[in-house]
Parts: sequence; structure tokens; C-alpha cells
Amino acid sequence: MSDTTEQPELQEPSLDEQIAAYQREFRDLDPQVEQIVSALGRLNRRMNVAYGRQVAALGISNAEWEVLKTLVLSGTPYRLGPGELAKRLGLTPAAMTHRIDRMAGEGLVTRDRDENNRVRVIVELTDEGRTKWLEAMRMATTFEEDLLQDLSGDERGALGEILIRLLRRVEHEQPDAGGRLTDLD
Amino acid sequence: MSDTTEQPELQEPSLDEQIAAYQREFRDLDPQVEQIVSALGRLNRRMNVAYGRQVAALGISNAEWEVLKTLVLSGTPYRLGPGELAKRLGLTPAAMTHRIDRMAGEGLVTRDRDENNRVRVIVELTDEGRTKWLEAMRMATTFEEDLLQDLSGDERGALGEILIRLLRRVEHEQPDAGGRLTDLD
DNA sequence: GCCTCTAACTTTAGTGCTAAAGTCTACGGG
DNA sequence: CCCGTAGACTTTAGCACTAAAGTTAGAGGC
Repeated sequence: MSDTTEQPELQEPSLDEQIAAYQREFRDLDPQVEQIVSALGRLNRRMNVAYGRQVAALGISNAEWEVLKTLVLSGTPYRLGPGELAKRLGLTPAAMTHRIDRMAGEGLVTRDRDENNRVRVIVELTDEGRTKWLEAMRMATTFEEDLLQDLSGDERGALGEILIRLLRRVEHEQPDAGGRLTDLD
Repeated sequence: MSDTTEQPELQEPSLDEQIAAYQREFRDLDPQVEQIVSALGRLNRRMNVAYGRQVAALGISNAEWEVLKTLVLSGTPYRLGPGELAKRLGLTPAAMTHRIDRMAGEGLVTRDRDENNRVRVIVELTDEGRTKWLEAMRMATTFEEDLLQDLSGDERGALGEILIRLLRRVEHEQPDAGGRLTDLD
């Protein structure tokens, strides 16, 4: 997901070809389901590549942008500990330590000991970091508007509503416990 | 995206909270666009985690599953060179070399020199590899059916159609004019 | 027929991650 | 008080990847 380095240009067969090939190899396949799932995956991959290219123009990586977003989302004064950041980004604390190192070196955040509890560390967004976030945000929203430009208001509403339903379904199917997704032993 | 190792459980604010926070920090945000884009991203991340957990039960990683899929998609006799595999998976040839090493060690594929041109290498799916693919495919399609279970036929049709349109839009927005990346018929 | 050139991989160096062990601060019980 | 323990990060070891340099087989020029 996160990436500082460039990834090679990916070159897959067309979606139609892919689905046709799957049907040849796996009779039980529902082409409609496969279409939805494959299109979702591809769409996301391409979007991530696009975001990466855009923020790279600002001199930051996708990974760094994620950190900026998380700090801004936390609201003013834009401060979080490394542990909390790691949780929200889905990283290990160790990885967070190194990411903060880099970003502090670039002046995007500061890292300081908490005065009241010197075990704790506070990562705070700098003005430069906030500016980068804003610039990236402007690029991203322009890109997103452009992506959805052919969709009518009704279509956008319908798409959003369906995606939220699907998301709820995935999020509620929890790992073990009785979830049907995971016990296929 | 590809991963052998486990990733920490990610813990984000609810989608509604996130969108509300963005609106506080960035007035120009269209909440409907943001909802679609964020839901898409999250849905995908969760799905990838779910796939990873499922194939892990078969003793293979998500990365290995991608290779199996690509070989099967190429059609019988399920053979491709490392270079071609790398292109289709969006990896560098170097990464492909190592992945093939591992997979050959596990008996999922064989790696042999081409008899006619000894510079070329041929990676071929083994019976075991094909079996693993089939088992993974069964798990994946069950999961996907379950995910989409609340959607009516009409909704599925509409969703698929919209996603394809978006995908086409992203794929045609090509970076800097160069060649068309996607037609390899 | 050698010599270069190119294509297709492999190897080496360096990055960013996970897992697990280590460090350091605060807190609580004897 | 002093020691032990817990919590919050940091460090170390190892892995998978990219970029770039290295290797080797076949193809073409002269």
C-alpha cells in the first residue's frame, strides 16, 4: 500500500479477456461478480498510482501523505503519538519510528518528548507539513472530481450508497468469531 | 500490495467522522465525492486483508496467489517467462526471480531453461500449483458472493457498469502521452 | 569466424516494512 | 525508598521489493 519507490508499470490483459479466461478455467464463476470485484481492484490500483504521481510532484511520497492526512484528521493542534499514528495507519510502531524520522528530517513534522510524561513522544504537524497537505488535497480533489465527472448526481448517490453497504458488510464480518467469511476450513 | 508477512490491524475513524473532519479542515470538499473515493479505498484494503487471510489457510501468500492466477490466466500449458510474469504483475524482473525461487522451492511451479533458446527461462505451473489455485479460487468466489449477497441483480449490473466506466477513465488518463499501456492482444 | 550488440535473466546495494528484543520512564507494593 | 512491573517507544534481524550493475546466449556485421 505505502510506497516511496516507483513501481513498475503494470500490464494486465483487458478486463473482458481476463473474465473470459477465468470462465474457461473455472466453470462456476459468476461473470457479473467477477466483473465487479476485478474492476474494483484495478480501479484502486490505478488510483493509487495516480495519487502517488501527484504527490510526488510536491516532493512527498504516498506514505508521507498518509501521515499528513492522519494528523490533519486528528484536528488542531495536529498532534498524535507514534503509537496512535501507527494504529490509524495500520503500521507497526517500529515502522512509524522510521517514517517520523524521515518526515522530521524533511521538516514536515516535529518530534518531541511530552513534558508531563517523558516516555511519551508527540508528533506535531509543522506549517510546512500543513501546507503540503493542503496542496496535495487540492490535487487529489481535482483528480477525484475529474474521475467522477461523467457520473450524474443520481449515479453518484447510488454508487456511494452501495459502496457504504459493502464496506459495512466487510467491516462487520469480523476475523474469527462466527463470521462466515473466514471459516472455510 | 503484495505481502507474505502479516500487516497490523488498521484502526481508522468511522467513514462519517472522517468526512466530517475533512470538511472542517477543507471547505471546498464535495462530501459525496469524498464518500465514494474513501469507501472505495477502504473496501479494497479490507478485501485484500480478507483474501490474504483466506489464502494463508492454504499455506500460500497473497503474492504467490497472484502468480498462480497469472499463470492460469495465460491458459494451458500454463507457462510464462519471468519477464512476462513480471510485466503482468507489475513487478521488476529482479523481484520475479526471487518469487519464482520461493515458489519453485514449494513445488508450486517449475523453472527450466528453454531448450530452443537457452537465455530464456520457462516457469510452468505444477499440478500442486494448479490445485492450490483452484482451492483459492473457490474460497475467493465464496467470499465475493457473500460480500455482494445483499445486492439485487439490478444493483450488481449498475455497480459493474459504473465501475467499468470509471476504470476506463483512469486507464485512458495516461501519464505522459507515451504508448497505450493496456492493449497486449 | 570473431566481435559487438541486444535481450533476458540474475546479482548487489539500498529502502521500508514486520517481528521480536531492548531501553527508558513512571508507578506501586513491601 | 528500592525493586519490580507495565507502557511507549526504539533497535536489531530478516524479508520483499526497486534500481542498477553484471552475466550469458543468440544474432548480425564485416
